[in-house]
Amino acid sequence: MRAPYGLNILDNCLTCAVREEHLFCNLSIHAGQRLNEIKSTAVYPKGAMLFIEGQQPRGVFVLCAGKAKLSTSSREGKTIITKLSESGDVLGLNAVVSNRPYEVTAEMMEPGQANFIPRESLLQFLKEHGEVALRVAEQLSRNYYTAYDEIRTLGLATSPSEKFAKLLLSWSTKSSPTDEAAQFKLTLTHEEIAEIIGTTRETVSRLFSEFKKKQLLQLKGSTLVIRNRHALEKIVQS
Amino acid sequence: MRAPYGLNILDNCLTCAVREEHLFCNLSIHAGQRLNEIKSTAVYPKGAMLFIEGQQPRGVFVLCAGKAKLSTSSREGKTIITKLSESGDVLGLNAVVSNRPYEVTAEMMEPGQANFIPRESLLQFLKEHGEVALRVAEQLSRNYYTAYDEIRTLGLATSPSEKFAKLLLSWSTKSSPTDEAAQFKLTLTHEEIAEIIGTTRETVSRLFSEFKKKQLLQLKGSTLVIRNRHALEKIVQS
DNA sequence: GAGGGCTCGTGACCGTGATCACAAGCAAAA
DNA sequence: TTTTGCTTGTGATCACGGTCACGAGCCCTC
Repeated sequence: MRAPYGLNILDNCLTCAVREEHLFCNLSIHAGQRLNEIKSTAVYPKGAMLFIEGQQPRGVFVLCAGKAKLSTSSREGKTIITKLSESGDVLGLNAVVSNRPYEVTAEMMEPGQANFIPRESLLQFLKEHGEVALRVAEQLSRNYYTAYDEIRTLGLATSPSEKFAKLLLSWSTKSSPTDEAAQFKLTLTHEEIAEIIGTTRETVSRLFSEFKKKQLLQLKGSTLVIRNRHALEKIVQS
Repeated sequence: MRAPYGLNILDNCLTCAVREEHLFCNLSIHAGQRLNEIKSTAVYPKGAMLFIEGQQPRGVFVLCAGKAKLSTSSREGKTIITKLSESGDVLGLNAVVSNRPYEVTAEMMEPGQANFIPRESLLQFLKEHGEVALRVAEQLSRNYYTAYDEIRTLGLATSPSEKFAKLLLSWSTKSSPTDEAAQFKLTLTHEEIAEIIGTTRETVSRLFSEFKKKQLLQLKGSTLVIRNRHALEKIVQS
């Protein structure tokens, strides 16, 4: 089965092939079937907006393939990226549960696929399946912790270098949790990194230069190699 | 009935005398009774810590009387206040639901009273009463929105004056939603205000001077009068 | 009334990171 | 090939806000 944008359609990406700790995994058979009935699947090109900040919540999106970035902007055009979402993540849950406008914009960073569950159907489903409602509460709680971490980073970290080091470390632990010298593909532009740590593109460029010179990291094409994790951790220290 | 700290003990502050939209209001009779069985009430002096950032979650606190401030600190001692809680608020819910350490410190800003519900009892209660679990999800979602707003403030607002204006407006709309010239008691020190908007005490002092000079606000004793709400809104513009 | 412990106001200084500007690198399109 | 557009590197400038310092005001206790 071939979809647009050169992407294979995944047959049923609610079956949790990737990880098992996700929201709609390991449900009772009945609940799982019901969920399958109310979901619909679609494929998105790079740059597609799943939803936009301020829109009324239509429903949630369960990301099956591809990455998405969640961002929010001020009127003057300044943008911050609050989260990079990956396969398995549930997007728009907060807006749907509380019936408030989407608080972020979700944009596909590469071609991908997502299941859509309309708001009304989901709420009805949650009422029928109280055990899933508690799981939703747990998920919302996790979202909250992520947001809280963001607050700590933005509010407590003083210098851009501190935030940059923190970001690098979070990437390195994700790619290789144990390894001292982690390496991973760098898919973001300096501009995007700047929007994550709340600074300007130029500062990010300078940070790369500085960290290279200090032997903290190395760039091989688009692969970033952490050369001195310990020193990065010392920069963070919060 | 007289309690320590010159405070009258409220007989049952779960009965939602103040507002009705709170978490544990308008429950079924059965659920309400059950909740009464598992809660316990205590009185706290000014400065008392309900819980401290990093502690394992013992349970939630439902604030009945008095105000509390929620804050988080970095190792180097920098502190940010993330929320001012009032009567009716439920504190520690995220930590309890997700079984992670308390993410904030909750300190009483004035003498007060709170109901405590132990973690295990609450979770058991939520399992037995699925309809309340959904309400909890809604509450967590609200918490998330509050956190998100904080992120927007910290990440998007550029200058301290912008954040200060935003804070003043949030206070004025709370005290008198419609009025053009709102006024309210200012109970915080400059230091605390600085911790809310993420700047220094000196800057807050200077902001007060500046805003007074620009006729944006006025101080009558500890009462703050908004003199030009429109101008404040123009400063914010995000 | 004197003392101590807070808040608060304000001046002087200075470092950092935002801003502007421009050139170079690189990839896809024409 | 040239063109176009996006990304990256780096220098020069400069305003803003953090830091330090000090004194004044205020409240409570002794």
